[in-house]
Amino acid sequence: MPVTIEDLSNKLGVSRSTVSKALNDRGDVSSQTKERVTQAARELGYQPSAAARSLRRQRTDKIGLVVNYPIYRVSDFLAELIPGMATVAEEAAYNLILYTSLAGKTQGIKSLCRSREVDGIIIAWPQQLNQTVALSRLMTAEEMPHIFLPRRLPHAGLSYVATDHVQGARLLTEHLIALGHRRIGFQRLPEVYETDHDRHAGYVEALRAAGIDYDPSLVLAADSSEVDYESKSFYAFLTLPQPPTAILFFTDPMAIRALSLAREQRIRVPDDLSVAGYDGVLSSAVTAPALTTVRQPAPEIGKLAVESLLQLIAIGGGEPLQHTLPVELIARDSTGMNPRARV
Amino acid sequence: MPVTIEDLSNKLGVSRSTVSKALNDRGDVSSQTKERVTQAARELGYQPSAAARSLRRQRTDKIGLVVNYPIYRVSDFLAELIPGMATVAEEAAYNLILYTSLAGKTQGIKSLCRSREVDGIIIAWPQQLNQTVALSRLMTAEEMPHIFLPRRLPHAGLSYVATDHVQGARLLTEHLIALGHRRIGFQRLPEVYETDHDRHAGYVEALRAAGIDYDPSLVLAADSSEVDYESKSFYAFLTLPQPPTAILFFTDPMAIRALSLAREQRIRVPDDLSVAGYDGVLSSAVTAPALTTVRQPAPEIGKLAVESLLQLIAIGGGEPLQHTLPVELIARDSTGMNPRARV
DNA sequence: CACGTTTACGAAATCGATTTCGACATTGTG
DNA sequence: CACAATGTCGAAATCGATTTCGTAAACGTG
Repeated sequence: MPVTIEDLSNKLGVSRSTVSKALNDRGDVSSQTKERVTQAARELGYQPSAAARSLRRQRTDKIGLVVNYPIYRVSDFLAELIPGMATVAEEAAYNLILYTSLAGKTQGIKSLCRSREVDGIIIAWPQQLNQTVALSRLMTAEEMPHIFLPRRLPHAGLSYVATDHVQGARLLTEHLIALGHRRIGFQRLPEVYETDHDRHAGYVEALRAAGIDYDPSLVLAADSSEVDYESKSFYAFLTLPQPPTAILFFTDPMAIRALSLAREQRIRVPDDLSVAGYDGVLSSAVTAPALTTVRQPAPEIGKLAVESLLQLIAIGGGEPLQHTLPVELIARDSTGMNPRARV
Repeated sequence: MPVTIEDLSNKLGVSRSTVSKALNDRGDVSSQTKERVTQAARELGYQPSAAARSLRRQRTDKIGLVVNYPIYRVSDFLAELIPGMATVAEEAAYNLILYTSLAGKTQGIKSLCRSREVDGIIIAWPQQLNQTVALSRLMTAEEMPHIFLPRRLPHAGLSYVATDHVQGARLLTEHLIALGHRRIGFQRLPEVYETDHDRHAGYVEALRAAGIDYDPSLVLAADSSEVDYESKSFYAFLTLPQPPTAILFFTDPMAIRALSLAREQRIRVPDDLSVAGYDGVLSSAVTAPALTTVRQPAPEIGKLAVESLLQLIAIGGGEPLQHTLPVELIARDSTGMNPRARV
């Protein structure tokens, strides 16, 4: 059995309250007693019970991270988010609890709030906008500070750390247009996620600015419910009556998969087909050919998300916190001149 | 304020004990009252306070994962461990708490044990064997179930989920020998980690079996305390009086870094130099050239680690649990015939 | 009908801290 | 010296659950 505050107070012949006040530097304690208590605590290796302290203080010093690993191969990006988050949290004496099976489960989030297991929640990759708003309302009602990741939410009152997905997709599309591409495939998601919506808007903007007609047949939805949807998704583009000369995939891992499928099919990238991803995960730099992508700065996003959440926890709600971090086009070798434009 | 058990009992006109017993299916409660309580709990959205429950039950339903992200670029492997762990844990109604700044800090681990924040601990990538043993003793003294990852520990009483690093290194070395290499560089770590020790033993075994003399000048230690130690480490091999024709790196990311350094130096892989990694992380499959490596099955290791830990928690100590999972040589394109042997 | 059993419930203790508030001792002041 | 101000400490309440144990009511049996 670990030593409790009672053991300490017995040994020292002082009351529990005095011990507590001495160790927490609160209330009136003479400097001598404080010294004695501190000394004895060190000797006995006393560590307050987290549960007892949480119960009394009504705070846990833990924050929850709700993620959805398997969805559309975003796991790399999520993985790169975590070390930064944990580091910042631990510097502030908080810990990170992972919740991987709560995504989309309103009831689960509600239980999490009510059980008061955490002092705040970071939600990465959630639902459609109306669901996000509903979720936020729910958490607000439970007085649970929370932050959404990593997209802007066109809705007052939501706190988020985001990047500009409109701009990201626009940068990629412009890059391809500059390389002479006119038929650019765009992979989107079956559900109306905000990220998806934003990127589609950026894609459309870039086309319009270049005077290229928007061809809806070039915009295909992935469907993660299918078996091996990555390859299905890739072939769907290739078997189009007029296939694209370049394809924008939703995430780097999707694009990377496309790279190896292309090799199997003896399609040369970028000579026959240009391929781009999104996120700028570490592995995108080492593929053959190296992947063109847009980088969302995962470590900074993670850091800022935790910092913001801690702020919300400290001031207890108040103004929503909205941060947008810059994205960066990383043009590498998987995109090249449009072969037809060359002729 | 969330609704408490007191609110529930007031509303129903029964005692708190009855409510608790009804909801936990414990003790004597008539089926009618149980029904009424359950019903009311649902309506009010009652969720027991985690802190109060933990305090009373003396368990938290959480397990701690202690990792050391930056060390020798093992972060990819760690990242691939996590989803499996979290999934298994959550299926058993446990959650995962991440501790990234505790590695090597005995005092920190002790505090973690004494605060009773978690019911068990998984330690991934720790210290030297004697430190590991000391750590284990400490945790045992605190009655804290724990598991080490991911190497065998030649010491009775330690629970671990491991792979056979001797065999892994032997497989790689044999593979290179079969390709005609005689001078094989081996990257080892400055500290005497068990993994390092085992792999070195496997390397030596394979050399001996092939009748190749062990040349200590081919065995170089990386030193993560240096700036950009990855490239330092790579060049150290190249600038040897008699440089190796093949190099075994300690992790895939190290080898991947070597791949791009080689490209910068116009050294062709595998024509001029063969390069191999270790771990078999996902990105090792997509590099140019694709990396030869030994795969440690991260998802299975993660799953098994949590399963074992839960077992230790359930039976409360008892026999140590020791599992060894198979490794697999994945020969890809970064290793090839020894250019000198060819001549 | 008397008496032992069973059933259903609640009062109170408990887990281990923190915090409030009152009591006592000490010191300072006129 | 009387009294107010100050400094230290501890008793007790509290946080929100779970669990033990006692009791009263309902039931069955000879």
